[in-house]
Amino acid sequence: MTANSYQDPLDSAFGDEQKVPAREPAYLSGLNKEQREAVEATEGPVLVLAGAGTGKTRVLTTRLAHILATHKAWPGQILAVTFTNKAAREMKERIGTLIGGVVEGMQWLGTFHSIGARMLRRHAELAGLKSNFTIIDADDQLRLMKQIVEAENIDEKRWPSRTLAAMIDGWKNRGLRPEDVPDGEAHGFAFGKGRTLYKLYQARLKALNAADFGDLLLDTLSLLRGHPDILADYRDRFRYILVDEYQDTNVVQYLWLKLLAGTGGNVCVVGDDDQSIYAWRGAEVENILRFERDFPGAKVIRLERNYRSTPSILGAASGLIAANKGRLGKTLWTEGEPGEKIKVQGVWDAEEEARHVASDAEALHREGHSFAQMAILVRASFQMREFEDRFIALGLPYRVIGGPRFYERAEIRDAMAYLRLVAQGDDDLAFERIVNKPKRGIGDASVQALHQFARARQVPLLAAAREIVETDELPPKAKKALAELAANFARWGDTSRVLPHTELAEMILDESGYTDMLKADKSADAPGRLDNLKELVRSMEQFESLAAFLEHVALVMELEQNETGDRLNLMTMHAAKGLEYDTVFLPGWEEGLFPSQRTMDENGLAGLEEERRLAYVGITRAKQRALISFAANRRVHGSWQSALPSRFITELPEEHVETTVDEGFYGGNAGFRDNMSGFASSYDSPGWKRAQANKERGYTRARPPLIEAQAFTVQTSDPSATQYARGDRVFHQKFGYGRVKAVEGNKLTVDFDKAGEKKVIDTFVTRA
DNA sequence: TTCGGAGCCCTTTTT
DNA sequence: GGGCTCCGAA
Repeated sequence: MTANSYQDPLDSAFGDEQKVPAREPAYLSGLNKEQREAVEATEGPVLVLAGAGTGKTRVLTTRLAHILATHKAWPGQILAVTFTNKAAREMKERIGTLIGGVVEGMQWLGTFHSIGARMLRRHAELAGLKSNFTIIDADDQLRLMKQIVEAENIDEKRWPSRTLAAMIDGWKNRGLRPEDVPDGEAHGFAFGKGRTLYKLYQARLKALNAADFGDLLLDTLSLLRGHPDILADYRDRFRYILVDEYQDTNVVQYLWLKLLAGTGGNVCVVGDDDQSIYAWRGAEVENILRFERDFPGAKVIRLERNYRSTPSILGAASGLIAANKGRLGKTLWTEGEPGEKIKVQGVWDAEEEARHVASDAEALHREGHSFAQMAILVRASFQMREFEDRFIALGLPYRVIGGPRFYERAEIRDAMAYLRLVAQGDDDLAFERIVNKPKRGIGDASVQALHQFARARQVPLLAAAREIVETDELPPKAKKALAELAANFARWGDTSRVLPHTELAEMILDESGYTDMLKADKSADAPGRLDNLKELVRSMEQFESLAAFLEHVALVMELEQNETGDRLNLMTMHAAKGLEYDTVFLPGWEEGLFPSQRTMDENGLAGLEEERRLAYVGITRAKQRALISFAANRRVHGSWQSALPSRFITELPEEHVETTVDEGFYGGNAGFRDNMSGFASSYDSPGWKRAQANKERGYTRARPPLIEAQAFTVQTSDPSATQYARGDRVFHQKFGYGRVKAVEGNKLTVDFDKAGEKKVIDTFVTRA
């Protein structure tokens, strides 16, 4: 099919070969020895261990181009899997650039999930679904789970559906169907009901003609396992298999891949064990560690030459990651001048931190650096808020990458639910979502009655609505509203066959009363919501049909952003993987936040090591400079907490780090900081600090931190002894008076009279 | 049925 | 600080 219509763009793209005496295609030039080896080793299993910044993406795309250029396979015969849509998109674009023009027919290039969805749709009936099944997201998944938990009379308080959802996800990630779950685990939820609930959930999904993200992989795996003919067909089709970010594959993905590759397949996986940061999502670093055993005779190629970062940055990152055990071990190297040291800075609180990042960014910008080449990488998305506030206040252009997803906004999900229901009358989850939105007087009681009615007749809710309004089961008001809604959907369904989907969407939003509801809404964000809906309609334009649009949204969840222009980038470290910037800001390096307390509590040492890998990923995004900061105070769950600098800071090799103290600290004079590490002690005396505190007295701001006049330094190694001793009375600006309970370097454990026991840095207290 | 207020629990990271 | 649920009143 594809092969027939495929017009070989490569002949023209690589046609220049004749002019060059050496018969070497242009795309190979500029590759180093190892990279080239990875490109040319097309046959048999290959493992490419690609350290950060070693040209991994280039190797991957060149390899694909090479396979195409040498006519080893048609585009449709290559399976190329990535983790993110972003990576898939980028790969497509880069291959296009390499071979000139757009790549047509690479229909098996995509994320695990999108490829899984494609396979599943082809053979849906074998998995108990119809080919037009709905892909539900985490939100729908949770609501479904809640219904089941409720129906089973389980105490939601004690056994939250979130937990159940997480467990089921985990099982699916490990390739376990309900019957495969080990008894011990299956009984672990709600007094042994784990397996039953999992079964019930799957049954509900099938009844709804729906699949969740996990099913896209697990159902596909079961499909291939249960139907050797189908498997043989795919094996035959995929002449070459390529997997990016192999260290992030989970068990299902691994099994799926092994099945498709067979033992002697041409499978090439690329990854870096040091960048494995998705164990929490079921990823198994083990997969990459045992590749050679899984595919005997595999060729292993290491890419160790870093082309991205300065020696200082690379040195700092390497020093940090060396603290992890159980690595395959690589020695990255780079050439050139050492470059700027990594700057580490302590600030008072998150607001202060944002102020600094913004002013540093502006200063760099004045020196001629573009904002687009700067990124702020945070551990958790809630940290973004302070930065956004600051950037907005300053009018600094920025963009959030990966942030709160467009399609996850309530108004968008509502609109999508209407559209889903038009496309698929049996989408009960969508129906429930919008049945009373906008308010139509169809309350819980009516919906419950409708549910029973539907269940008794074994029909979807929308169909049941049409029938129930012919009876007297509902109060008149609800009956009338429901009748109107059902009539609307019938009409929209008819219209959808003749009207372009964008116009249909506008019509639905109008006639359902949804836009009117928002127009009548006086709250501050209502206008924004209306804009979002307009944006939604606009985004539909690029799709051929409503179905194509719905599929895209379900799998991609992101709105194609074309916010061009010179903007600062703001994202989580997870979202930053694979990206690079001249300047990288790494705020929030505090114990508890990064490394995350929760990860450490839940996964102990393994969790800590994953956090450390994340730190490694963060630092190695930087090409020229990295600025790490930590705040002494941060608001957690609404209350203020003091924090200690992250242990990762002390793990950075001293020779690559420059610790700075902020002048702005002492009097609000923003600007560049002096390197204080040599003479910080002159600012250390309690008397000096008290003097500063007095100077600041009377200065207030909207919320705590009480004062700004605090100075402290951070020891990047071996904190020197503090001037405080056990038993000393001390005063802390936020916690008040207390007595020192323990001393560890410059960190004090203080039993505060009012605030209780806290750990603080000595420079944050004064003698009382 | 809807709305408002009080209390509760939390929140990492993503396809 | 906020989002959610539960509860009582209109």
